[in-house]
Amino acid sequence: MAKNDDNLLKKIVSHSKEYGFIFPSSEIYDGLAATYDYGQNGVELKNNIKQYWWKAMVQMNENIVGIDSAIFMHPTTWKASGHVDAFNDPLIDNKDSKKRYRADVLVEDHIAKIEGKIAKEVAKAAKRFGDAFNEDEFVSTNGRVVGYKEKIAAIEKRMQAAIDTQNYADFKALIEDLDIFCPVSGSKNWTDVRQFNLMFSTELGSVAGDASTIYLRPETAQGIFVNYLNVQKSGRMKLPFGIAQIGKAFRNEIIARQFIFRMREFEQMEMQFFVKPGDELDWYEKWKEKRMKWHKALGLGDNSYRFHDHLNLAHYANAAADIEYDFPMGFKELEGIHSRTDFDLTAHENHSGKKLQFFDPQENKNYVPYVVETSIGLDRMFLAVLSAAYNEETLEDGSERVVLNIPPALAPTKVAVLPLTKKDGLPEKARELINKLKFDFTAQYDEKDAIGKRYRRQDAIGTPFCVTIDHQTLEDNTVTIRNRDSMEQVRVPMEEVRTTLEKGTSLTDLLRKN
RNA sequence: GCGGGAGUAGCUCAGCUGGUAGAGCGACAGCCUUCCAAGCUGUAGGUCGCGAGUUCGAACCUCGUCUCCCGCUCCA
Repeated sequence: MAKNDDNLLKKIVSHSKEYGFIFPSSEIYDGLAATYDYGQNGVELKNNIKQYWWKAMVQMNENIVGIDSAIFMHPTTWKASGHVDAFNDPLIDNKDSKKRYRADVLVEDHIAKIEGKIAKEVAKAAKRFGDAFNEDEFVSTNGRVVGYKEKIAAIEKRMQAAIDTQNYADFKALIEDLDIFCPVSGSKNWTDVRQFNLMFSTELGSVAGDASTIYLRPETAQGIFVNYLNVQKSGRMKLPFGIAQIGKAFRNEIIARQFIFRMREFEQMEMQFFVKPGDELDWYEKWKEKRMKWHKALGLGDNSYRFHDHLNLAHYANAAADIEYDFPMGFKELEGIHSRTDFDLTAHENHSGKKLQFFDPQENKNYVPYVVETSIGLDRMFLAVLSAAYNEETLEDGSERVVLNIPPALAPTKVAVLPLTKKDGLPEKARELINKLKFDFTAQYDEKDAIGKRYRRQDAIGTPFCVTIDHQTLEDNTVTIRNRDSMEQVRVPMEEVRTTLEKGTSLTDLLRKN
């Protein structure tokens, strides 16, 4: 299998467009940066991936239910979640090193240096005074230390003012006044400070000025958290239980690239699992294992996955890991499993003034549950399936074929029915079969061109089975079924086609492997 | 956002020192053949990414702009 091939991604992009999987969005207007549309085959594959996930999460677990929350949410949601602050980073570039920094981090680092100087003074004094040393007194009276402290206070005040009033010109001036230089280039040649808000905002209410700013959700998780009590009460759920959701999320990424890997509009499949505090790390391990199993059941290659444990944890987490997949660009995050503690629910309690607690009848007390989250990028999963499936094969006779070895349960079209010729009543016979199959299987009819060419066309979109109607069919009602991967054909009675398809494209079998 | 590269038919690409666009594959219709991209005939499809400028004349030169790719950067 071709891996880490620079051209592989390009080939997948071309193939996706040529065969109706993914088109650049608004292409007739030159497209829109990093925005893509799913075509006729892409939407089928995507829906099948969703279905596999949804069934594995919701249908197969009696304590997990699904919801579908709105993309618009009350603005306070994002204050509570921390997105308003954390997604609002003032950034600055050094023109010489081309390195980008968070402007506030540069200033914080500078402050840390001054604090280092204070610590040095304290250490020196401690040595001098010995046991009689009173640190508090020293710090509040020593002229040099007091000077440093005032300096820090002034810097912090000025930075805070710059952030609060969005005065980025002064932010830059502050960095220049402090003689902060780039640790890489050593130069003080800075660009202006710019604000990058990773949330898209829009106006709610049609009267300008009268409207309030609302955001497109940057993650689907919060829709689950704000509904946690609704679901718990109305579904009579008991801990531990989970809520699953599939939906679009939006992030105004500074750089969105690598095809559908990082888009500004993307789709997430998230499940928030609510557990008793203290149990969260056990569940975290369980979900890591369960999710990995879900991936490996697809058979894209066990070596294509790995865990990446986070060392630097986000503010809400006490454990976090990614499942990384070996994309054409290398190992990259596909799914995140996070132990989010009670951060979100507690934050929503504080901001809303509503209790979001669970009454534990065994312990006879109320508490805010802890949360273990699994969050997978649907578009990334799509790309993983597509890049694993894409194969260029050289056949025994030296000819080449491009085949998508998509797991049959996920394949956009399950079966193509092909009359060997378009005469002698074969097309009618083929239509007859397809009309029976189409209730349960996505099926295609094709009579154009030589049979070999039609097989290749189906290979290119990953159709696992081709049923061919030939002259013998008219005599004994048997057909041949051609397998996409082995290219082998077997002749079976027409009635057995359904059984073969059911077996060969079974989502149930996939779920059993979970 | 910075640096580098690139945009010509559905796809892959030609197109010389400027003279109003081609191939292969693919698509469509028909004939012939009939089990792994055979053959023949015909048809459709391009504001040369977009906009200005230079020129008698621009796919080609200049500037701007958009999009894509690679690297940096960022990534809940």
